[in-house]
Amino acid sequence: MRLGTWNVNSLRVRLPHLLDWLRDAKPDVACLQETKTEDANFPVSELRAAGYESVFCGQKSYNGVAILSRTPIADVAYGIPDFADDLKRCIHATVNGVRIVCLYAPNGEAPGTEKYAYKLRWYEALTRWLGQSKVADLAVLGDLNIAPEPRDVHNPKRWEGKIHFSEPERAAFRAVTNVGLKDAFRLFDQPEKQFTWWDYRLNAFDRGWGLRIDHILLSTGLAKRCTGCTIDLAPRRRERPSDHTPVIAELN
DNA sequence: ATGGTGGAAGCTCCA
Repeated sequence: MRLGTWNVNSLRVRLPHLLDWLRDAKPDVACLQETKTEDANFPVSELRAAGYESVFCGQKSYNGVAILSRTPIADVAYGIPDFADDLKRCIHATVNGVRIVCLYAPNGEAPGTEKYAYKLRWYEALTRWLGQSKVADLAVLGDLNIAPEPRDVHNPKRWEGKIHFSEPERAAFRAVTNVGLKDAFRLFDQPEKQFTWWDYRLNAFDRGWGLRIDHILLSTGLAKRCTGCTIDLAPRRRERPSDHTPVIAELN
């Protein structure tokens, strides 16, 4: 079972890239973020023609998440329980016995801002929820907007204390994994300088100025079934790409 | 030079 996650930064613009990626990478389940699409406009039929069922939760202009699957999707739910939030950042559902949680974490703007406080509150609620979960086979995928360690940042000295790499955010990430979730990417030896997001500005992608902020977290049982986790750079190399590129984990 | 680019909406906000 192959699980993928990708912040597409507008599903309308990126639909051709998404269809090509589904054909080439062949994920069984794909979690999407920043669809920026109201539910009435979600491209259900195009994705069905490509072999995928969709569940989604979107809004105009901002945010929006979706789960695509080649096999039936059951027990769809929306949002973090007991965390009131109008923003569409969380959808969860069961596929082949695996509970899939698709997340678009708040960006946080900058430490000290109201959006940063909201990001930390959102993470507290997420950790509380996942910590109470009794689901054995749990996979949390998405744009978590945190680079957990210095090796996940192209220039950790420059980024220290900045948004995505401040210590409170790194602590929030550790709190999530401490409920019993493994960072799938770090289950394996990886090359250095592996990132999932590069700013559109200053030619950051070609310069390698990236961060690893998109993640796949697996419960203990699923981590034992995981045989690989890779970052797929092909979509980021295309014309008019998303600023993020997909991450894929393979489960046996 | 505290810069720059992109998406969506619509003459600005968000990332």
